[in-house]
Amino acid sequence: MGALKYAILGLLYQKNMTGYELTKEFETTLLQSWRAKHSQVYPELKSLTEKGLIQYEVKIAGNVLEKKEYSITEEGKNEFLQWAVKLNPIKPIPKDEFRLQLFFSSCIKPEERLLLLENQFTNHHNRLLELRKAIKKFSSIPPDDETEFGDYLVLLGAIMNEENTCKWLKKCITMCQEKMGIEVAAEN
Amino acid sequence: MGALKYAILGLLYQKNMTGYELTKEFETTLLQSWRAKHSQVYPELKSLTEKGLIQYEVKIAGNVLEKKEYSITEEGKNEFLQWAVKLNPIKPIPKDEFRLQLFFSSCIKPEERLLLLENQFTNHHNRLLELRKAIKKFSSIPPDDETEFGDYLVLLGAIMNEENTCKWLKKCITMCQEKMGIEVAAEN
DNA sequence: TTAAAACATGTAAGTATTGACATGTTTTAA
DNA sequence: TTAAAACATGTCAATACTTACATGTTTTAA
Repeated sequence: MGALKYAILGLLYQKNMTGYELTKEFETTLLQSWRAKHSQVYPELKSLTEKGLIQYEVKIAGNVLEKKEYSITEEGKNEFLQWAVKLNPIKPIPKDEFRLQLFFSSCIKPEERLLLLENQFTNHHNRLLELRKAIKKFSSIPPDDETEFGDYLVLLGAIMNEENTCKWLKKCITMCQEKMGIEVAAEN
Repeated sequence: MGALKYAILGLLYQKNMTGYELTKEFETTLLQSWRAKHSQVYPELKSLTEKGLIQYEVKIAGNVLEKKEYSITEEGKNEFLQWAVKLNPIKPIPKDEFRLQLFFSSCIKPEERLLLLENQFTNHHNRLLELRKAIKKFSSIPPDDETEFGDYLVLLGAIMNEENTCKWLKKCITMCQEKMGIEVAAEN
């Protein structure tokens, strides 16, 4: 997709960072929009350095440990800002193994379908609680010129998304139970 | 992710098909849960045949055109049904380039952020209208033992998802406009 | 003081996926 | 009749991504 490049440029646009710190951002703040493991981050940093979009300075931590502190170059800023305003078409609905399972669920017993749905509901509901906890760091809506504003909007979207997913799963569960009730009734 | 395998097995569990027909299913019925291009489908069919999970029969269409009609084997059915009932943990929130753009949007002008949001809203709203058109093929909720039931539940989820995305984007637009209104007011 | 956790940076092999290349047949509608 | 659209099957190169391998330092808490 090529967005990893812009995720890194964007983070370095905000603040100088090491590869380790960038990786941590992907595990925390950026979790709701983009992710990357350190094994993808380090090669990308190398490539962006070769392209002249970022640069680094070696810093010594403790006695010997070498850290590379990366910063964005003027060229990097230009490329990032160009991407930041670009109007893109929407992406196809993301692949989802659970939805695939549900699509084919007429092959399994109704009780097993119900188990699948209830398992998903529990997990999504737990994630919803986590996200609601996470948004508490904002005591009010941040000003629109602060970096926190984007963070807030994305987090809000993630919460609304989980709420909606829970609502859908509950609806599916209810529909399945009704169908199963009808069958049981028909047997009697 | 390895789910392509089960998508193909699932489709062949329902009905014998050629690679071309399978590819079309990914472009239509399976669009809301999984996708694959023909360049991925043909090699996967070859691999599944070698593993003994599916088999094919060559059919002649017209005068010379050779079609391979694939069917699922007993071994394939077993593997598919095992997957079909497996409880999986939920996947991380999918990567989304627009959300990444929004996350970093304090770097751009408020008017440009508004353009990004409005562009997304228009596109998602159009997709919503398409999905609502698609669900009309069901005059009522299909019985839970028909293949259409899974299709219905997934389509319902896709619609609710787009509705929610539109709601979130509208909310973001309103919040941005309010912030911009305050700034304009502060200038006077 | 010492062990575990966190910090720090890389590489390598394998899988998944996309987009382009490559080729030909059959059907449909102008 | 003829051109376009749909049918039909493949390969190849490049990118994206994950998991595991590989190694070492510094900090923290028991």
